[in-house]
Amino acid sequence: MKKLLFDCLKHNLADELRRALISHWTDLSLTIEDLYPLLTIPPQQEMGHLAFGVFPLAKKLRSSPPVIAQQITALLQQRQQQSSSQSSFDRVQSIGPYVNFFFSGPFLFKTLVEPVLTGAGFKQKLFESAPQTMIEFSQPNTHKELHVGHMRNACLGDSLVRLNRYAGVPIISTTFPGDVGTHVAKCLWFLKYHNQEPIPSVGKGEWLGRMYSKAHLLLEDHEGTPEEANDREKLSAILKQIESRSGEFYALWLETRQWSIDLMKDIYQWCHIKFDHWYWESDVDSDSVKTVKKYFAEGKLVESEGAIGMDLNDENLGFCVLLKSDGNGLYSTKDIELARRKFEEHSIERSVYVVDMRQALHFKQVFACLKRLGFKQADQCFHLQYNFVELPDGAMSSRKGNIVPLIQLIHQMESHVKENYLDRYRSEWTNDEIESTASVISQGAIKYGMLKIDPNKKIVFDMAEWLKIDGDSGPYIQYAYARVQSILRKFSGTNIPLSQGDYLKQSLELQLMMLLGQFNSQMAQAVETYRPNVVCNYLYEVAKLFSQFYHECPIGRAESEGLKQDRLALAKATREVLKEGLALLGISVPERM
RNA sequence: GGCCCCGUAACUCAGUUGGAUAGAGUAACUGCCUUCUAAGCAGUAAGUCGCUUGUUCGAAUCAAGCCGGGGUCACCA
Repeated sequence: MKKLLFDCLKHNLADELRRALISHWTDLSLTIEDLYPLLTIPPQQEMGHLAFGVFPLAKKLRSSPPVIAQQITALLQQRQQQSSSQSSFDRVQSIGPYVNFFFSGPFLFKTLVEPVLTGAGFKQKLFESAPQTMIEFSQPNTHKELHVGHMRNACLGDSLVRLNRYAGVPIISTTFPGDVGTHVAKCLWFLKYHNQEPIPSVGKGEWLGRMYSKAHLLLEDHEGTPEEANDREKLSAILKQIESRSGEFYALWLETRQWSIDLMKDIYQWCHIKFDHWYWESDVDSDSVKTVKKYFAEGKLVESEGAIGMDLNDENLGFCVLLKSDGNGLYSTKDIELARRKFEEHSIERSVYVVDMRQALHFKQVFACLKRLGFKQADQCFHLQYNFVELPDGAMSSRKGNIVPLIQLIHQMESHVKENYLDRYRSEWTNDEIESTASVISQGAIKYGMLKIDPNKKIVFDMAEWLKIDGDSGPYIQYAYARVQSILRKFSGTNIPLSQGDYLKQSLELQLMMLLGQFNSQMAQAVETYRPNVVCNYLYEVAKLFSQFYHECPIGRAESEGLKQDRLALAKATREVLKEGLALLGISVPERM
């Protein structure tokens, strides 16, 4: 997907620069596309609002960068004085190899803040072409525990869906829960033959997950004992019943599967995650074997050591088994069939999978198979591999008994928020507002925590650390939003005269405008690199700068009514950016906190 | 052993199409609530960007090779 040159400030300046340059160096061929990426933001605002690094140009002109920078600066100053047409910048100066531009408050306001206030800036197309895309994320197993690790996947996927949609990419979101397989059989086996506990009336899904963990441990304990053969026989009988859709275990499967699904749906509802389409492993399972058999019959697959699959050794991907020697399929088998359905039933051109990094080879193999099977969409398949969520004492495991259930994190976060921050409002707020605010802030803390780390990096989950919601956190950004709301409630009672930014002159004010103007380019970068943490960093910067502005640029006590209105408008624009940006992370905002 | 990911302040991380003096947050210390919400702001202190070589005007960023940590390598998912 090719990015558009949507940054209006840069685009206009690049054009102005181009015209100036070719008027002086007449044999120079330059396009806006050449110059646009050379416009960057200086490390310090005192240097300028935008900088043009002249290195490539100096090379073309066979001169030293500082000399060229000086020449260009002089040229621009000259044109600024002579030309009847107004230049966009206020002032230009060269520092070393850079030509630095300063803009006026009203100009920045008009170009960067107004589009935010009217909402037009949020409706821009960010990419030239946008293929029909499916994003698959959240593939939890039924009958197992839903833990904090699943949250990372869900947050990443949901945010990518939102970001792509924002950028104008048509998206179908989908999930693929694993509702069949040996883990299910293990769980049902334990339930039937070993469980002593009564089935709880609420929280069945969580309870079922714990049963699975117990099953797993008991089976491990049986390994190498006479029980082992017996267990295996029973497990296989259970699997057979589920597969043939008959018998007591099929009935038990149906019942228990629903408990897990109810839990999943509760969690998705809590975090406002919706899927356009649900694929079930149980639905794809049997067809996947048929499909692969058909491919084999067509001569597209080969046999090796009794198994059927595709030889990918020439791509250094080994042999991808699609049918075991016993005739059963595997994970890859299902993914081939699933991909076929996505392509054919939803006209998918680009397919994204949010799955942890352990599956890297698996997806390379699947994509290679799809390509060789003739699916041209295979080139547009992408596996977003993210790293694990671990605990301070290492990976989560049933053996260690250190799994942090998602529900527990949610409950602890909500109680923590209420006890430490919201209880003080009990006398002023309704109970409903306390509860909903606690939920919104907890979501902010949890989702931001999951998203702010680069997907490639491990997250070490430490409950005590996560409950500290100050500094670089979701609630910090939500707090900035709530403060704007508070200001607006207080000061925007009367009808606001149309602000034009005439009074905005302070460094912080100009800096804030520049930062707000970067919204779309930041979002585009996040989409392009599949990294919602770009959004987190950006929003944190905005919130931080706003907090400084809040302390140093008073609104209620502004020196003039004009300044007050301009600052109100700036605060309002900040609010819009924070709200829109948080929404793209799947985080909502509280009216007060 | 092959392939993939990671290595930046005491800790957790930004910094990614090579650009100006490497930035935040935590923790520590010091200030700021009769003034728009202190879940905040200001300040102090903290660095061999894992190591080495290379590419170039310029490298935390790119390339190669090492070191350290994690993952993965056909009938598990």
